[in-house]
Amino acid sequence: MKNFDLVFKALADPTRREVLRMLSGGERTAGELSDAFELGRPSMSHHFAVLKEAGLVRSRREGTQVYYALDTTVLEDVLARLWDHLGLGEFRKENQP
Amino acid sequence: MKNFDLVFKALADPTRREVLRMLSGGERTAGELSDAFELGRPSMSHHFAVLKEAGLVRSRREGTQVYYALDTTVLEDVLARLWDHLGLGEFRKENQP
DNA sequence: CCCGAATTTCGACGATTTTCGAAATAAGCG
DNA sequence: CGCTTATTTCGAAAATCGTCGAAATTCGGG
Repeated sequence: MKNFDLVFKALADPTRREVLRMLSGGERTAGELSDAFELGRPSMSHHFAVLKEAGLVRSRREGTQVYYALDTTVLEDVLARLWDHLGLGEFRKENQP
Repeated sequence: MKNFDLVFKALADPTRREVLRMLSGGERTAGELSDAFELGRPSMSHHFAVLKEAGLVRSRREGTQVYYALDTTVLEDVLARLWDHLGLGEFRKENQP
């Protein structure tokens, strides 16, 4: 699978993993996310793009600002697949409400 | 945790992930692993070193050849932690919003 | 239609990574 | 000790990545 590559590339950077972690608490604007790091806006925007291309986040525009949100489906799929792929026992995610 | 970075860096390369996959079937010699790729031995040796530094594989020498084996403990830990860290569905415990 | 705010795109630069060939190490064997 | 096999270490080129400042885009409001 092609996304496989993009996802692991995306996860390779600590800043991007931290962004994902922040997004796990709910959606945030690009500005909010950027303010949490000591990086310029262009750099952060680049990270957002990488995460988005990997399918790990989605974005939505509201007025002048852009909201980013975690998209867990790809991550769940990739991690579960890796887990299984490597033959590491059962991978259970109890998705039952 | 420091290993976190090393593990994700290690997983970022497709060749290294494929090596891990091969090792999921049991230990292999450096030569056997190298023969499965169109890369020079030095390149493969470098990949082995990266995997080893990340704690994903261990090695053992037998005569002139070196056997590599998957070490699942770190991977299990890191993936489970990531899963949990990102607040995805619960990995091993019950749900409570 | 112009202005200000939020965000992204562009172009470039330094740092890291991947790869290779050549040389070095390690181990068994006669 | 020399010889062969298996693997790693050592530079060094080439590709990729992360970062930045400047400029461009998008949007809402006067």
